[in-house]
Amino acid sequence: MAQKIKLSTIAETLGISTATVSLALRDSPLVAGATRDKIKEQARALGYIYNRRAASLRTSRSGIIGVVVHDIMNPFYGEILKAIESELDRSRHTFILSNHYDSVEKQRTFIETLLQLGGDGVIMSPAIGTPPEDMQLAEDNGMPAILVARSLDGSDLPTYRGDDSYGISLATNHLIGLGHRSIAMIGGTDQTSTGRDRYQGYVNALRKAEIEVDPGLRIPGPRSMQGGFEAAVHFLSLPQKPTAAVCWNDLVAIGLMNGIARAGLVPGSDISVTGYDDLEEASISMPALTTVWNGQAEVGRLAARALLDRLAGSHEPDGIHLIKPEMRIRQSTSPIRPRS
Amino acid sequence: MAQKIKLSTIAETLGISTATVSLALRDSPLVAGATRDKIKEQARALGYIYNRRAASLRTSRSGIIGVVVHDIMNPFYGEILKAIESELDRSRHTFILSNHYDSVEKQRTFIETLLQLGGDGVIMSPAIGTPPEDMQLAEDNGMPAILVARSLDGSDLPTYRGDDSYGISLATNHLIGLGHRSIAMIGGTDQTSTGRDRYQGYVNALRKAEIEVDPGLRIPGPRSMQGGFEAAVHFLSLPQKPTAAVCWNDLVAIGLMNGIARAGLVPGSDISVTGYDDLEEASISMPALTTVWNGQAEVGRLAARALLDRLAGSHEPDGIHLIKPEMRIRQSTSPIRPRS
DNA sequence: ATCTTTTAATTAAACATTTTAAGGACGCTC
DNA sequence: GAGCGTCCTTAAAATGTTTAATTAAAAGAT
Repeated sequence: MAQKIKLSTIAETLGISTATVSLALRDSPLVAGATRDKIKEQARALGYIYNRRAASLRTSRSGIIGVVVHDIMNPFYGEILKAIESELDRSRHTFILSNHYDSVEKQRTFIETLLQLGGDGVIMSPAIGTPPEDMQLAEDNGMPAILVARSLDGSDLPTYRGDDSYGISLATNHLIGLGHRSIAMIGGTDQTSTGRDRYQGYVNALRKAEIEVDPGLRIPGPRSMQGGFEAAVHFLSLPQKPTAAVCWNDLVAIGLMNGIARAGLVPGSDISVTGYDDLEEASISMPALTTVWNGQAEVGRLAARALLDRLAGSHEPDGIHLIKPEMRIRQSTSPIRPRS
Repeated sequence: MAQKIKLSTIAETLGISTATVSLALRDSPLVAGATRDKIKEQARALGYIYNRRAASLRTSRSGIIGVVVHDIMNPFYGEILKAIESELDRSRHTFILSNHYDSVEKQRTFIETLLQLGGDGVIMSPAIGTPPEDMQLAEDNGMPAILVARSLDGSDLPTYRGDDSYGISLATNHLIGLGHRSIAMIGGTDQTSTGRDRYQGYVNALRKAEIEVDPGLRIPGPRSMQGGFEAAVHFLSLPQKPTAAVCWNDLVAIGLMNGIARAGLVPGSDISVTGYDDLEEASISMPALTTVWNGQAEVGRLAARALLDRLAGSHEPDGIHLIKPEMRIRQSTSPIRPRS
């Protein structure tokens, strides 16, 4: 490895002070155009590499933004991340990504690491059971935090997410409109704000249509394709013989449809199924999935913008910002057809 | 925000030197047990946050490892990343993740950023068309690089990936064994080493069975579910009326099966389809997908270990390390049944 | 010519840690 | 009580930037 090139190397070889070099490289108006060009040229020639940690030691700005979500492999978060990435890229910030898999411990470790690295800010979808103090840790040390996808009780940090209650009621109403009366709700948990909101949306829609809410029709479970697939058996053996299912998300819905098909029934005609999120997969599943667009990209984009604005000094309003979901009707739902 | 707590704050409040504090916090044998405990206690009480950038400025070790792949939303890379993450977690390294979306430009920017942050090393699946000099940039600046999933012509960096040629020939042979003679190959590109290897494996298997290789049966395309779905139309209208398809990966295979089903045929009996990678999705697709296990988790784990070993001083052998794929037979393939 | 203003470049301190060489205190031995 | 080793602690230098304050030089105004 060649000798380390630093500001002073450039300065010396040019017979000039390091201050000038520093200013020139950052296009400061304090240094003459000709000098600047000469310096930049020399930097390139020497293969100079800017040392951000030295700089950030001085400026206490690292250009690093942390992002933690439940699981980056989940396409739902994937779409949010993609939006955040493209927004941050534009402003020359580097982002550090982590899963917390709903472990409060892992999440705290991440926040600490980020603080140690001098992170400028953090965007997170808090783990189930996150104590508000953990978020305060970030704020207390001058690292602003923004929440996405999930809100956190007891915290008034700026939060961007879809209007889950409204979204699920859209799906439920759609099924009710098709004549379904026995509608199950598959997947998810009641331990997150999202979970409670979604269940509430389902309950509200049923009540409004004067359909009795049967707790036996709620099948909680993993929010994955696998989870939906495994729920199929339970679903098909329910004594209430539901004719439709509102699923937690598209993955669960696709898994459920596959499970239903595996059992010899035809999803979309024998059983109506709705998803949630409108992932790319939804439009090409078999049958194409009726689902609810939940604005992931929008959520990610807004959250990133909010953080950047905050870093730039303007103080965004705290509190929860809801994105309005929209219905996407495809072939996985159809008018009721009683199960024997 | 409270006053910043640093080593010297702890030292002062305890009437002691910063050097002792520094040593104590890192469990140096140079400081007495009692003093050490007292110092650690005080650090906790004050809410001290270790400043890694100051430390790394001195030590030139940041604890940061970069990882770049084509697309983290692709479950294939997702599984590799998961393995890398769990391996790095164990050794208290932070990892910075990025997609390059096969843009050499974006990839180079990432490497530069990583160098600026003082990254200790980088694991990458190089973008199509990566000039070997770009990798050299990392090595030249003392940042070791390891390749995963794809190899790079003209570079002898340590590389970990599956044996693609062998893997695809497994799948092709399986179909040939079921009596298929007209077998298409769907998805992918010839621009990566992986692409060329996979096509070669397919060609080799056909040749060995004395089946003529028909270039018309090769349908390249995006390596996504969408890509497979869209290829279905083209596939079904081929004049050669293929009875089976070897797909680039599971996503393409699932997309293709959905496309076939959409056209009214039954994947798995009318048309046999094989995938590649053995993603979680494969076992619960409809029908369950016959595929090739490609050892993603193993690849990720080995690559991470190799990097850590290298950082610890031991020099791993350069060159390509291949993981042997294995066949996973499920319901998407069956004995030939001629298409009308 | 001289004074003022503008422009350009420099000096030196600051950022928070690690580490090496050196110092001090203490107890032990002869 | 001098000498010596051990154990603990310290002072100071080093890491590579940024930036406020300053100086030097050039240009403009009178």
